[in-house]
Parts: sequence; structure tokens; C-alpha cells
Amino acid sequence: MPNLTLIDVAKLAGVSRSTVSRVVNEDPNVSDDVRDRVLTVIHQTGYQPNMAARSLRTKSSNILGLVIPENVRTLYTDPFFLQLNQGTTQACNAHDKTLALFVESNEETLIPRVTRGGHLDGVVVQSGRANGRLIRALVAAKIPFVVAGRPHNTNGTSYVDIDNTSASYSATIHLVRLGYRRIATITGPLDEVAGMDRLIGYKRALQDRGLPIDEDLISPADFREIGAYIAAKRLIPHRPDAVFVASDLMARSAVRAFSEAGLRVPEDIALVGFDDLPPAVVEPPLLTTIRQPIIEFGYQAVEMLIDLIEHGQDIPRQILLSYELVIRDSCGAKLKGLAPGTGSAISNNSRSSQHVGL
Amino acid sequence: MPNLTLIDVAKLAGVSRSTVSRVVNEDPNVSDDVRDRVLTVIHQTGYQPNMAARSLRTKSSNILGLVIPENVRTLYTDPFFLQLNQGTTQACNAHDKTLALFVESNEETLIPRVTRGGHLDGVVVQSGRANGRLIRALVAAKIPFVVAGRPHNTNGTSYVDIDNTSASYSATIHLVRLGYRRIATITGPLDEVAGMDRLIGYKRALQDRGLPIDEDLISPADFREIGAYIAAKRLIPHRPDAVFVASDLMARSAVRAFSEAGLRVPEDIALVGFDDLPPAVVEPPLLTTIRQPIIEFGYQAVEMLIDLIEHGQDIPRQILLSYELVIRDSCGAKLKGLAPGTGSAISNNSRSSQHVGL
DNA sequence: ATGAAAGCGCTAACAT
DNA sequence: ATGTTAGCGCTTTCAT
Repeated sequence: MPNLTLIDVAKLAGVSRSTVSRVVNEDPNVSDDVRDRVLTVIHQTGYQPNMAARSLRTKSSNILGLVIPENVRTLYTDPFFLQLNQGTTQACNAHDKTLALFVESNEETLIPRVTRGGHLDGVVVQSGRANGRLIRALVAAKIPFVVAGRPHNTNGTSYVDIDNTSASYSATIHLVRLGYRRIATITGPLDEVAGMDRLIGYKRALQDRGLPIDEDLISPADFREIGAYIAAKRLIPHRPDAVFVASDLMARSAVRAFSEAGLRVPEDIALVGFDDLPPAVVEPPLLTTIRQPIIEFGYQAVEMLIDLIEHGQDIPRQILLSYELVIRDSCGAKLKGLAPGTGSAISNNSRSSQHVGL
Repeated sequence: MPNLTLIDVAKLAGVSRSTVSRVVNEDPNVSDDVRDRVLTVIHQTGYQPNMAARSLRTKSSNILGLVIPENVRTLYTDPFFLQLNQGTTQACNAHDKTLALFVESNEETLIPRVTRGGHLDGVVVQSGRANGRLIRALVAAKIPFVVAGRPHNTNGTSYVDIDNTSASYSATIHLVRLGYRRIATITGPLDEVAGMDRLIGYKRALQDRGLPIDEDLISPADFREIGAYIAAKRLIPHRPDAVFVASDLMARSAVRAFSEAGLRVPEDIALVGFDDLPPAVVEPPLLTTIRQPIIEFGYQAVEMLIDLIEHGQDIPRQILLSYELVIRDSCGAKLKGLAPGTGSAISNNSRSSQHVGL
């Protein structure tokens, strides 16, 4: 039977309500016997402090928001979001925070639901899409926030991300090392940070190894299946011997496009993907790919957010997480007898996450 | 710049704060010109009412909880939970409710997090597992709740479920109609309602068609892969010609067990599954199975909960949703030329959901 | 170490 | 139609 208040407990314990409050909040300035008495009453009655009243006073609710400006269906279907979510949920559990979910592709209705006063101590924003309006609204509402996963606009905001440039650099270098010379790329959307960074890494790798950058071998796409299919077809006449594809999902499309043109992967054309999500291993050829620590990623975003809430967010914090190159079949390393092992060999970047300058 | 209150708005608009409150809450007793004036100020200032204060007064937070007594990993991996979740999330969006997520397999820590006062207007509990303690805690805390998905303890509680008995009855009848006579079953855990109900439907179908119930043909399992594998092996010496398996995941295990014994599905032994989740169609033989409207299911649970919150929960409400028998390859209907069509033919129970007596 | 009292921002009688 | 007022349950000075 709850609905009892501090006053009820105070009466039962024969003390004032301030004392009960102190006990509940573990204030050391309470004598041991009084504390025991109060605690006993609390346990017997099952008293639970009223959160609304508490947050009204303290201006803090212990609730963190997870904002995903996407369709509900997308969230529960796309393995990227699922893993990101898993990480954030686990982190909230670990820190005893309540997690509120805001999933809606329409910013118009999403924004007021999130900013609607007082509810939230802070939010994690998940999306690769442009979300300038949302972020501006968050700033205006003074809600602390961290952007997780492919942030679009990063100036002055705190975020957690993969080091996309460095990862795509490694992927491309891997292909160079295997002896390929006409290395193409199928990119993500170039107006997204992740898409652009992965292209930059690709270019930089070619430059560093003295290979020419051939615009015909750069085929822009959009992280989606059809876009990648078309992009792959476009590449064929230019006879690449390898392709770095900016996501596993797109890599699968590319495999299809190539095989329709009679090109086998990796015999006729090698492939490296990005993500290491289920599409990478759903069917042969198993994809050599860049593994992102996505769960970790969601986890870190929450921890950063909590830190921001507790210690102020004047200085934006930014973390880049490391990745792994997972070598499987599509790059042809095994074919060439160059794979380090039988199973999926893993080559690490830097094991620990690296902080990046402000 | 938020952090302004009713009083600030009132001053700026030259009215009292009750008037502003009335405008915000769409009370008709406000003259048009005053309303306009206040609304203007609200828009200009970007005022948003403080939720904590509001819920302290009204005893209502507009937050619904989604309680899932499972591992976080399970939630984000098991397609059943994913779909259930999708439905609840969509319903919360549609009703402009904030959704708070509580995912934790340990009831010890889960319960206080959920009941911790005042937060929640109500919760949807998702689980097939025994959750007596959780439910008792909810009752004690006077938090309205609805159980979604295979509730264990149903006395006096409101819930949404599939009509498991009727569905398994249909599945079994389908096998009888196809001419099978030694029809076995691999069950779910018999201490769960869903597991038991599916067994009951199976038995009832055999009885109704004058077939004997042979205990040797009833092989208990637990909705898990290994359990089902063993259960299937156990069945083989008794030479069933068909099996009704209480979940698709288990059906896949059974296919494996049979094929290892040289039995082909459906040529040597027919199979009907349950769920119509991805495992049903991931590889041949495509499973004939019972499709549950799981998303709908989560959606209905939320709507029921809202109704409970608004109109009192003295009378527990209980809804059984209809299912569909999806005919694919594993039952052998096509083999026998008895399938209604080429694609997956669908036979309906009753299209609309049916309310079940109190 | 404990109690008294003020007030967080809001809504809902109750007045007018 | 609008204003006045009294709390909702809690934390937090300020006294003692």
C-alpha cells in the first residue's frame, strides 16, 4: 500500500520529515538509532519516494532519453540500430537510469515530445541523417545531449563515433597489400559525415601507396541496396580488380550486380565491406569487412551523457572508437594464401578508444 | 530559453496564472482575445509546462512503461520481442505517450526500478516466463498493467494473448486433413500457459477427429533449439508421419534432427510450426506455420492499458487475437496436391479479435 | 543531530 | 470569464 508520504513515515517513526528525507538520501548527519528506526518503518511500509515531487525540487528526473529520428520499423529491423540500442539500454541499466524511447521519423512531432519540459536529464541522439533542427531544439531547451553514430553536424556538440577515415584507410590498404591496383569504391551518401569520411580514408590510402585516384572508380551511393546495385553496375566497364564498399548491405548488392555480369567474388573482383553486421555472413562469399563496436558505442554515448550531466557540458566531448578489420573470403586473401590464419583473422587498429582533440 | 513558468507567461500576457493554465489545458472557459494573447506569448517565449510539477499535481505523468524481464541481449535479438516492442512503440507514438523501457532479467533489481513511485501511469509486461513476483509488486504499487505475450499467471489480470489453443487445434486439424494419422507434437514448456495451451489444442484436435492420443507421440521441450532437437530424436523410434511443433525455432531443430536420421521433410515426415517468425523461411523446407500478429499484439496491449488507466481497472480485460495458418512446404500439402494455391495460402480463423469472458 | 518552514511549478476548487 | 488560494510530496536552508 504505497501512496504514503514522508510525513506518514515520519509519524510512524516519531521523527520529522526532514529526518526521513535525510535517511532516504543517505545524509550522514543522522544518528544511528534514528536511522535504524526510520529504515525499519520504510521497509515495513514499503514506502517509495514520489519521483515527481523529487524532480520538481531537484530539477532532475533520473530519466535519460534515447532519440531515434527514424521509423519505428527501421529501428526494430536495422541491425545497426538494434545494436546501438542494446548498448544504450545496458548502460542505462548499469547506471540505474530510466530510459525513455523517442522513435519518430517526423521531426515536427518528435521535437516537442522530447523537449516537453523537465522530463529528461539528457538525451542520446542516434542517427546518421541530418538532424540539425533536432539538435538546435535540444540546445534551445538546454537539454544535455550526446550524438551517437554518424553525427551530421558536429560543431560544438558532443559525440561518439567510429574513426571512419582511419577504418576505410585500413580497408583500402588491405586491398593494396593484396596486390590489387585498380581499387574502386562504392560510397555512402556524401552529405553524411560517415559517407564522406569513408571516401576520404579510401583516397588517402591510395595516395599514400602511390596509386592514382581515378574518378571513374569512385561510385557514389547511399547506404541502400538499390543504390549500391546501380553503383556497382556503373563500375563494371571500368574494370576494377577490387572494391571497397562503404557498408555490408551495399557490398551484398555489389556481389549480386557483379555476379549478374559474370564476375565472381573474390576470383574476378575482390571486395571489402564495412560494419560486420549480419549481412556480412548471411551467405557466401563471406565478407571481409570493418567491424564497428556498435554496442560499445551506444554504451559509451550514455556514459558520456551522464558525465556531461554531472559535470557540465560547456566543453563538448568527442570520442572515436577503434575498429577491426575482419578478414574472410571476399577480399581474396585466402585465395592468394595471404590470410594470416584459417578462420577470420583480425587485425587491430588501436585497442583502446582514442580521445580526439576538442 | 525555457525555465520560465506560468507566472512569467502570466505577467507578459497581463493575466493570472490560472488563466494561462486554462489556455494550456484547453479549458473552454477563456475568452478568445485573452486566449490569443496568451498563446502569442507562449509561442514567442517557447514556454513549455514543467512536467514534474504537473504530474505532482495531477498524479499522472503521461509515461508508460514497457517491462521486459529478460536479458537486454535477448530483447534485441529475439524477433518475437522485437515485433512486440515495435507494436508497443507505435501505439505509444499514436497516443502521444512517452515510453520508458525496463529490461532486466533479474526481478530483484527490476521491480524497484519499475515501481519507484509516481513515474509511470501504467506498464505493459512482456514475457512468457513466470513473473509472479513482478505482477504482485505491480498490484501492491497500484500501477495499472497489462500483460502481453504468453502471460503465466492470468487470474484477475488484464492481458492480450493469442488464442493458442485454437491455433494449435487448427494446425493439427490441418495435418489430419492431409491424411496423416500418427501425428506427434513437440511442446513448449508445460509450466507456461502458451506451452500448455498449444498441447491442449493438439489433443483436442485428435480427439475431435477420432484419433488416439498416444503419449509416446507427445515430446515435451522448452521453446529452445537443443531441447527441441532432443525431443525430435526421442520421437523417431515411434514413427510419426507428422509433427506439430510449438515454435518455428524448434521446428528448425526438428528438421535437422530428422534429416540426420535420414528422414526428409515433408516427404517422410510432415511438419507444422508456430509463430511465422524469420526462422520459418530462412531456408528450405519453408515451414507451414501459425502466424501470430505479434506487432498488433503489442499495439493492443498499449491501447488496453490506456483504457485501463482512463476508465479504471476493476474489471480485468482480456483479449485473444486471431491467427493465421500459413501453408508452405513443410506440411506436404503441395506434395499431395492439396494446397489451395501456389504461394502461401492462408486460412483464417476469425478476422477480428474476439473478446473473451471475464 | 534534529525540526520548522519555505517553496519547486503546477492545477483545481472556490470566489468573484 | 478571470483571479485567489491552497496544496501535491519533496528537499533544503535556517534555526535550535
